[in-house]
Amino acid sequence: MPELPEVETIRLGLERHVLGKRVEEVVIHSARAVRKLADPAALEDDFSGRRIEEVARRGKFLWFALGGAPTAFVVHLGMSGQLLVHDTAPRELPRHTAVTVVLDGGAILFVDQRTFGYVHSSPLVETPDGLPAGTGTRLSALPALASHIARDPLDPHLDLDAVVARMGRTSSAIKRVLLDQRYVSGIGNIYADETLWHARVHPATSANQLSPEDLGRVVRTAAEVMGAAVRLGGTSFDAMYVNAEGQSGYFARELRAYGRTGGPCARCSTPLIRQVLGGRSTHLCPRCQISEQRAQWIGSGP
DNA sequence: CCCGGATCCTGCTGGC
DNA sequence: TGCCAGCAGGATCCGG
Repeated sequence: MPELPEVETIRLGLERHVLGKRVEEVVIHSARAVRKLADPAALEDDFSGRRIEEVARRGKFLWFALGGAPTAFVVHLGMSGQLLVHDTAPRELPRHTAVTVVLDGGAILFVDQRTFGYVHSSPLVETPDGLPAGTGTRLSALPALASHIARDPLDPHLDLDAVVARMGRTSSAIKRVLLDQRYVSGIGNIYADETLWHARVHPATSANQLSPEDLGRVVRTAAEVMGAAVRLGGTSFDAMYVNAEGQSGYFARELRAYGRTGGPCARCSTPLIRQVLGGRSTHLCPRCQISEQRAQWIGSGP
């Protein structure tokens, strides 16, 4: 479920509530949630007794840096993960609660219905560029678990030219490239469709058919769309996505493509269509978002 | 290299 | 009312 704007909204909420608090205990309710750990007891060993100094994020990865800890406490929310903050110890756990982090005053609950999410204790590795690793951290240290993903469009240290150059070397469909966290991270199915609608690019266009200018525009559009979504608290369709305080976001009403099959394009009123691309539902305007080849063909017509 | 498909899960919706 | 297929915001692996 959660893409960059939702994870960032959650991160902001956590920052407000848990910075400086001390971890007293990590309770694992679901073995599956710690499947990445060879030894689940590491969570307790690595973090209990330590204070939360940073709540950081890159793309859809979120992590806590704790004073003196050898590793970072990493959370990936998968399709349905939630992080809920309680300022007092919860007396009853929500269904699908997988992990509880008990704090000195309150708790953080990791709740995950579809169980694709996980928590981990991951060593911090230096970023290749020596710059801060993501949003919410001053450290140039990234959890090893997240070191394979690129910076995200809202990261001030994103090297746009380098990203564009890499994208221009693949013939994969631009939507697939946007979803590939190794080029640029944080974009999921909703924001990929929204970005391409705003940028007027057909999702199936090969990335190497787009000019560097177009690719740059696509990435900047992704940043604009996701920035606007963060300001509205993310996209909530139902209770599956809520922020750390249990509240919904309001970006769903701003969606122009995602989930609007058959509805009128906000630019040209043409009914939007749905296609499957890269195994994912893809929503687009068949008139505004023409493929590059077709654009050239039309442009060269009589 | 590139693509499509399957896979890991649970739960909801819509059609019959 | 019940059942079942299909679908869901992620990520990864495999075969062709």
